[in-house]
Formats: sequence, structure tokens, C-alpha cells
Amino acid sequence: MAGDADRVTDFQRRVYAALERIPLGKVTTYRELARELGCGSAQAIGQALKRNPYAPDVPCHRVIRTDLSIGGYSGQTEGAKIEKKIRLLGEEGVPFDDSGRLVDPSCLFFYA
DNA sequence: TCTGTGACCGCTG
DNA sequence: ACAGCGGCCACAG
Repeated sequence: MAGDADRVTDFQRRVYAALERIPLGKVTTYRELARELGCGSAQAIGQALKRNPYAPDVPCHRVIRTDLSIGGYSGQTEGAKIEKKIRLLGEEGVPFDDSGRLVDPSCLFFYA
């Protein structure tokens, strides 16, 4: 069937491919992700993630803001979705504090 | 700390 | 092909 996959653009696929390169227990930032993709706009990355038709298969929760704050999830910047994101990361060994900030910066992953 | 503005890029119409 | 819109951001005030 011509499903959601057909709506996925090459750019989106690149984003998702990059996400899968993030090791378990690690996270990356929108900026770094954009840099890896040769994209000058971190917002464009977020746009692609929001439209992610493969969620939650694609680990879009392993992406946080450059200032190490939790960022958004599933189109939301706050609320239950975010709580879920924090919980998921916690399960993966990437703890966040009450302020929604990354506790251990060493969990950050950077592309070679 | 928080709000507002900026700049960039991709997407849809 | 063109133009307008929106975004899980970034940065300055």
C-alpha cells in the first residue's frame, strides 16, 4: 500500500538514519544533528522529527536542545509527552533532573 | 529566568 | 516553478 513511507522525503530519511546512529544510552542535540546532515537549521530537524511517521520506532527521543534542556517530543514542548520522553531516556540510562535538564553531559553523542 | 525576535530551511499549496 | 507558512531551535535583551 502507498502508505506513510511514501510521504517521507529524502531529508527525513537522512534524519532518521542519523538517529539510528545514536548509541543506546546516548543523546545528541538538534544542532549537532543538523551539522551532521549539512543542514544549517536545527529547526528543520525538529520539523522532520515532528512529522516522523515511524515513531516510536525511530528514536526521536534521543535528541535534545543545545542548552541540554529536554526539548520537545511528539510535537509538544511540555506535558505528558515530555514526561514520557524523560522516562524513556531515563530507562536508557540518560537521566534528567526536575528542570528537564540533562544531568550527565557525558551522555551526549557527537558524530565523527 | 523568561519573553521576544531572528534566521534558516524544508514542506505544502 | 513560485510563494507563503510553520517548526521538538538559537540567541540576545
